[in-house]
Amino acid sequence: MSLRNILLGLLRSPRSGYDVKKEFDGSLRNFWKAELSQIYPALQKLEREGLLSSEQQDSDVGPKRVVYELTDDGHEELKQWIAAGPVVGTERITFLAQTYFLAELDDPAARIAFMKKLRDYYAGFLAFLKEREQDWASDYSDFPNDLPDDEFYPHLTLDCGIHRVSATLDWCNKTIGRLENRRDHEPSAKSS
Amino acid sequence: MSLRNILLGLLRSPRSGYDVKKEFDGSLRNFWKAELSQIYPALQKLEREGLLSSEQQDSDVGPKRVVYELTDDGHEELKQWIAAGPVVGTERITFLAQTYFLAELDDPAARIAFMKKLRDYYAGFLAFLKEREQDWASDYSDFPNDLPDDEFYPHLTLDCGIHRVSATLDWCNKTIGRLENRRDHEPSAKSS
DNA sequence: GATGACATGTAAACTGTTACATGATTTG
DNA sequence: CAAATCATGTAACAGTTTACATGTCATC
Repeated sequence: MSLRNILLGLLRSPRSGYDVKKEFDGSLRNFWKAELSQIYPALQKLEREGLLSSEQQDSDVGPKRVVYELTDDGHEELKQWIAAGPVVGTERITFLAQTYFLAELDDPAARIAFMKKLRDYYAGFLAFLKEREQDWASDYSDFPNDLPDDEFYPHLTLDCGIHRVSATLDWCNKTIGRLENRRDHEPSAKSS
Repeated sequence: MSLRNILLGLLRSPRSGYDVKKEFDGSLRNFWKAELSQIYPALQKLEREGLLSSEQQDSDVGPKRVVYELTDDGHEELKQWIAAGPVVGTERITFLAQTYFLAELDDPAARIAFMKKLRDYYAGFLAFLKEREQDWASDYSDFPNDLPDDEFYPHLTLDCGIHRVSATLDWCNKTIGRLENRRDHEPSAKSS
């Protein structure tokens, strides 16, 4: 139900499916991903339902584009989705499911290696998010307070990403320490 | 692909579908959810594939139960899933998608109310996680280091939840402050 | 003329949600 | 005997992934 609403939000200004995909890979990457093969049919369906309208356009740099834009009905549905309040409790964190069963790796070194891979991933992701924020900030004197609405709210999501990813990274480092400690001081604490 | 592996992990010791559901609502609630209508067919499929075996058992407190348990093949698949390294980059955070488009609520008070609802949810969730941790800790003298493997790794996931939820809550509070500031000092910073 | 970015799609398989259907056993 | 909990499932629909298919245009 949410991809649908995200598409409506992005199409407040006219965009093609291909453009939308670039936004998923850029600013939305922090909290949602979608493939072109999911985006194109979803756009068609929203148009059939009257929430989007489309128009063929020539491109300067490539083949013809199908450009969609939000209708009034679409705008109404978008507003209602947000007005209904925050949707929470639907998160799936696969690496935590793996961590839950980490005892399955019976070599302590393998468990530590698992957690270090995770740390490296999140360290890279945090660097990516912080760099985006610095580039953004450089255009303003009282960032983020002087951002216009159409950048202020997207920036909030980047800021949340930085908070959450930092916290996850802290946990990875703390956990690596605990795993090393466990390897060194309690060589066989199995119970199953 | 992950529900499948989580079921294998839980079924290292024998459980019914109903038991499994209770674990999703308890210890796994922090990172995964699943409905009975998804669990039962998934268990049947895993049995057909030879990764689980099942047995009918009488219950002390209700009707007959179908109790599943991991086979050697199932155990192998579980191990490989974890050995392949952490699965990351698949998270979907719906409330951030809504936040991205929060300007759609055109009353500043409604935007603040949205964020306060989110804060209240996360405050409650954090309390729930911390309470679970305290109950857990009370059984040990050097918690969490003296936990046996079958509790140590699950505890790591609870700890990660606490880190991430705390960070999210901090962001909510910071954001509420920013929204109030924006309401008071920049009454019409619209750009679209 | 090969490569890569631009651009749009379909098909099949898989995963997940909501609603429905059934019935046993325990507790008040 | 009513309600709650235990217990297992199916059906219809919605959402997602992976693989396949097609073709344009610009740059090297």
